[in-house]
Order: sequence, then C-alpha cells, then structure tokens
Amino acid sequence: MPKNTKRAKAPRGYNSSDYPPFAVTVDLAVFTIRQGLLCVLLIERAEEPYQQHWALPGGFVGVDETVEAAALRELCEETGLTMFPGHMEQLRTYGDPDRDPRMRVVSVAHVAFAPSLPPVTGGSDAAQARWWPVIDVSELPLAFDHHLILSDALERVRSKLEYTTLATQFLDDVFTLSDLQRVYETVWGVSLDAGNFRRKVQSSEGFVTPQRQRTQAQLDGKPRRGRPAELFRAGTATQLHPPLTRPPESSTANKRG
Amino acid sequence: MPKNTKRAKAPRGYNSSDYPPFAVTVDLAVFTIRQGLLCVLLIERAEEPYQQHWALPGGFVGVDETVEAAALRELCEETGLTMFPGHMEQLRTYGDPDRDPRMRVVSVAHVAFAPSLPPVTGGSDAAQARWWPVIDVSELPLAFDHHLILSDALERVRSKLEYTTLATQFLDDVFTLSDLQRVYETVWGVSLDAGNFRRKVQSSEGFVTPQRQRTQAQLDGKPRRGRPAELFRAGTATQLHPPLTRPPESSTANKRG
DNA sequence: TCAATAGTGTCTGTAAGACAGTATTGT
DNA sequence: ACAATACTGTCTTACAGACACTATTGA
Repeated sequence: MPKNTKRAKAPRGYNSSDYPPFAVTVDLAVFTIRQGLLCVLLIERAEEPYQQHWALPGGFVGVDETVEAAALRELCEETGLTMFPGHMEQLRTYGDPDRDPRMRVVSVAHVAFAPSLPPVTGGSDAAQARWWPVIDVSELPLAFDHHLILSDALERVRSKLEYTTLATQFLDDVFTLSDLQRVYETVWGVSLDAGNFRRKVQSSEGFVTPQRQRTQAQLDGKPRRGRPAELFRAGTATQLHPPLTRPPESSTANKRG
Repeated sequence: MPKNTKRAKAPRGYNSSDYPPFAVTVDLAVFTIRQGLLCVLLIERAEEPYQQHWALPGGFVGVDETVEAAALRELCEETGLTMFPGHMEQLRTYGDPDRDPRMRVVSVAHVAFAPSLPPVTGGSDAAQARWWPVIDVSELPLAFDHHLILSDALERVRSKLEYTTLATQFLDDVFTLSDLQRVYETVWGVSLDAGNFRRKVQSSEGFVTPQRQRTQAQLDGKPRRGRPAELFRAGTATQLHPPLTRPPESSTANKRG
C-alpha cells in the first residue's frame, strides 16, 4: 500500500511502486428477446477458475482505450456484429478483493439490449456462447460474482423501461404496438391491458411515430392472423414523463391474462 | 496490450505482463445543506497537475480493500469523522485514458449526503478543504473531470429524493416537516406547496414517524417564531411509491414562492 | 394586534386501471 | 360462422396542483 493514500495531498508524481496494481475489465449483460423469452448472452469458460461454468462475456480494458470503447469492442466480438444495433450503458463497478481468486480485478459492468440477434457463433475459438432465458439462469452456477451482476442488470433494464423509451431498442425499426407491449410484458414478466397500454404509448409525445402502413399477410414467417396492425417507428423522445410504471409487485401476472 | 483480451477464452493464469496496469481510485461528491444552500465538499490541490485547483476528495483503493471501504475511509478522513452519519452509494466509474495526465487512472465515483457537519478542518496537513455552495462551483475551475462527476452526482441526488426516503439523511434524527420540505426545496432548487407536501409525506407509509412532541422556544440558536411544529423521525421505509416527483422544468420557482 | 410559522380542507384536472364493446382479417 | 388479433370508448378511482382557510406561538 502506498505511504499516503490521498492523491490530492501527496501527489508527487506516480511511480508504479506508488500504487497497488489492478487489472481493469469490463463485463457485459446483453439482453434480447427470443421466442417470447427475455434472454441473456453467456459464454462457457474453458479454463480455471470456474472451468465449464457459464459467465458473462467480458475482457480487459486496453491501456489507451476508453472503458466504454472496451465494452463496445467486447460486445461486437461476442455477438459477431461490426455495428451493435441496440443500446448500451454502464451499470456499476464490482471490485471486491476476492471476486477473482487469481488477482485483484475491478470490473466495470455494462448493460446492453438489442433486437433479436443471429444465434451467436461462439466466435473464432472453442469457447461456446449462447443465449439463455434469464429464468433458467437462476438455476445455473455462474462464474465469479456474475449472478449478482446479472440481477443488478435485470433490475436496471426493468426500471429503464419505466422512464425511458428504450423498449423500442428490443425491436426492429418498424413494429406494431402489440410488439412493443410484448417487450414490456416479457421484460417485466407481467400482462398488461392492451387498451390502457395503447393509450399511454400514443399519448407520450415522441415515443412512437406512426407509419402510414399496416402489417402484411407476411409470406415469410408464420402467416398473420386477425386484423392487420398499424406500423410504428421509434420517436425522437428518450425520456417518458410521466413514466410507464410497472404494476405493483405480488402477482407476476394480472387478473386478465 | 495483451495478446488476447478475452478473459474467458484465454485465462491461462495472469502475469503482471499479461494485462495493462491501472491505478484505481475513488472520488467523492459529499453533499450537505448549510445556511439554506446545497454544498459540496472540495479540497484545494497543493501540487501539480491542477495545482491550486479545487477537486473532489478521493484517493487510492488499497490492494486488500473493498472499493466501498476505500470510499468510506476517504469520507471519514476528509470530514474528520470516525463514523459517517449519512448515506453513501456508488455513482459510476470514470476511466477515460486522458483524464489524468500522469498515468492511467480509473476512478469509481461515489455520492454521499449527510446532515450539517462541523466545518472541515483541512485535515492533518496543509491542503485546505471546505464546503462550497454548488451554485458557486460552476464558476470554479475544477481538477480533472470533476465538473462532469459533480454534475452526474447532483442529478443522482436530485432523483434519489424522488423515489427514496433519503431526504431525511440531510437532517438530524428529529426534524419538522418544514425542515424536510426545506431539504427538497434546497436540493431541487424549487418552492413547494406546504399543504401538498405534508399530505404526500404523511400519506407515504413509513417515510416519517411522529414523535409526541413539538419544537421548543429554543434558547440556543435563534429564538423560534410562530407556532411550534410537531417533531418526526425517519421511518423504516426506504422507497417511495408513488414517488414525490419534481415539478417539471422551466421555472426554478413556482408561482406562489 | 401583527407577523410568522404550522397545519387543515376543498376543488379540479390528469391519468391510470378495469373492462365492455367494435373492427378487420384468415380459415 | 368463428377464432384471432387490432382497436375504441367509458366509468371509476388515485393523486397531484392550486389555493383558501384555521391555529398557535413570540414580539
């Protein structure tokens, strides 16, 4: 430990011996919705410690690299995309001395979410990577403190949907209001009233902008049933006020299903 | 830069040459209310870089020390208290490669707030420390990226008052509803309607608990005027739902003053 | 009696929850 | 015709903002 820990009171230039050496990493909790389930991207570790455990993707921050740039770089490497289409933000930093048995690592965790992505390829080497429904992950033994990070990340995503327009980041650029409602229902794990949901979304200035167009018979995917729906794009607003609040806890589904 | 930046894909044990060396620090934005003004604790730097600039207090994280423990340690050192009476939480991490001209430093910033504290002594050495009204700090040239940190910290404190009961942490353990209202008005920089404020606070389960007692003639400080007020303590609730929301932007004071 | 502070009551508008009902498609 | 999905309207309740009013103290 350095003789004097107060930077401002004894700065006298840094030598590498003046401060404790840390490794700084980023960890990523990347969410997407697949087949109606909220999923998170995990990789399987090939080496000790936590060999064969599943873990959040992550890696070292380069010396000349912004922390955010490192996170974006890892995000693209792990998802196999050159341009990440969704949203990413810093979550918080996890730095307990014993979180990595080998050495002192401080990890800046990030949360990201994106529209349905191509199934991940596992990248250039052997480590496998896949999307896990978050509901199944609680049964899984994750590496390091990644259960804690994941649970903080989930809470962040859920609360972000309340007071921002970021739910649209889970969807492609055109979508129906039912699609948007499904995002909220999937991420929150609740059922919402369609009428009230439409009223709220459409009365929120800049949340969605209507295209003058409706869904087609859709020859590719499964054929559409029922009345064609109007199509929307994300609007320019980023914040929602008043927010679109989660129904109070207690039951994860409401009366009407 | 290390050959392979993916921890999970090439862990092969760490050598100090395998990862870039970082210094990890904590920075603190400590708020309190003095003479009706929201104030932040700053120290004056005695050495380069940013000599004689004001800066947020902070320091290195020890090798065997939790990040939070380091923040609490610095907090006590800077305020001269052995037991910090308020609330502290992690804000976010600032790690741009050029934020410190000497070397790569990643700083985990924290926000704290507390009841009126004894004027800070400047500690055991020459560096001076004092409380600055936040309104005056915008004119001040701060060291490093501390203006950015301070502005993020302010927004955090302001939004925390909306959906938590932490406003009570700015007060001593017994207080009146007017005291509590003054906290909101000072932190948010607005005027609130006393009637509506009381209704909201008292209808929020567990926010405040009435003591069966009123303010006295108060021989010490300035003598009290007007009707004695009922005294309260902080309740057991931590969250506020529905929240006590800030009035929408535009005017910093409302019509009634 | 007056200023100052504490505290109550009431009216109104906005918006959320519940839910009934209508519209438009494919089978 | 019927199921399935999309969409509209209405009733009720919760709650915030505005503001008028009463209460209790010291000077």
